[in-house]
Amino acid sequence: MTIDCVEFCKALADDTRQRILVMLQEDEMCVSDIVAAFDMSQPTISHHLGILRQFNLVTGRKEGKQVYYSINRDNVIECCGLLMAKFEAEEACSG
Amino acid sequence: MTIDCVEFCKALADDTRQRILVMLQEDEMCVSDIVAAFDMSQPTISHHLGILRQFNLVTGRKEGKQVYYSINRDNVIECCGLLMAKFEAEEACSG
DNA sequence: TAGACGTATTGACACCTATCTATATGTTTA
DNA sequence: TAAACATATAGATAGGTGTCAATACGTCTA
Repeated sequence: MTIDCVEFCKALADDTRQRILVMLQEDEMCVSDIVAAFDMSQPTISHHLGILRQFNLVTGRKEGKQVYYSINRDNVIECCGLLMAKFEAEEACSG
Repeated sequence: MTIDCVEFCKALADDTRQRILVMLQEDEMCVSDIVAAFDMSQPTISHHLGILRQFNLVTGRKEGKQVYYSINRDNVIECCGLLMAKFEAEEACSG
């Protein structure tokens, strides 16, 4: 269920998306709260949330009119681990 | 000397660049050898090497006409660690 | 049920980026 | 020194991406 290392980096290759993920570490947030934390339009935030959702880095939970997003930390961390493993593999072998 | 997490992800947000880094884990390579391993023009490879160099993920060593590139694995791994730390911080705090 | 509200989608646009060809730069060699 | 070679740079171009305004969609409420 983890994504490819290149796709993962593309998903994180944007300051807004990384900031959203960091914010979601505190607690889940609905879209309007996230929008309020940025100087950006609501569609732009939805766009970034869509990308994070697409790569399974966040999950949206619908509650009435609002959608609450939370970080899929396990997957994020697993992807980070895959990335690190990709580049420390040689060291592990030769060391 | 490590770069920002967003910049790091941007540097790795390309399949060609990740493949170059993986190749360099085996051993240092000169540009023409890297070019030979891809179905891409020499300027394109030089472009990607320039980006990796710019973010200190590789180092070029000039030897006669050739330039031998090697991966700065310590920095790559350190950046991976920073990225992981950025998203597992909460977990570490909350137990 | 009509309107208000929260979010997602669409369409447009500017900017970035990966790629190429052509060429410049630097180095070796004949 | 001239030619060959290895690499980097410049310029052009197509496709990708972040952004916005407008709008559609779904949900609550008066």
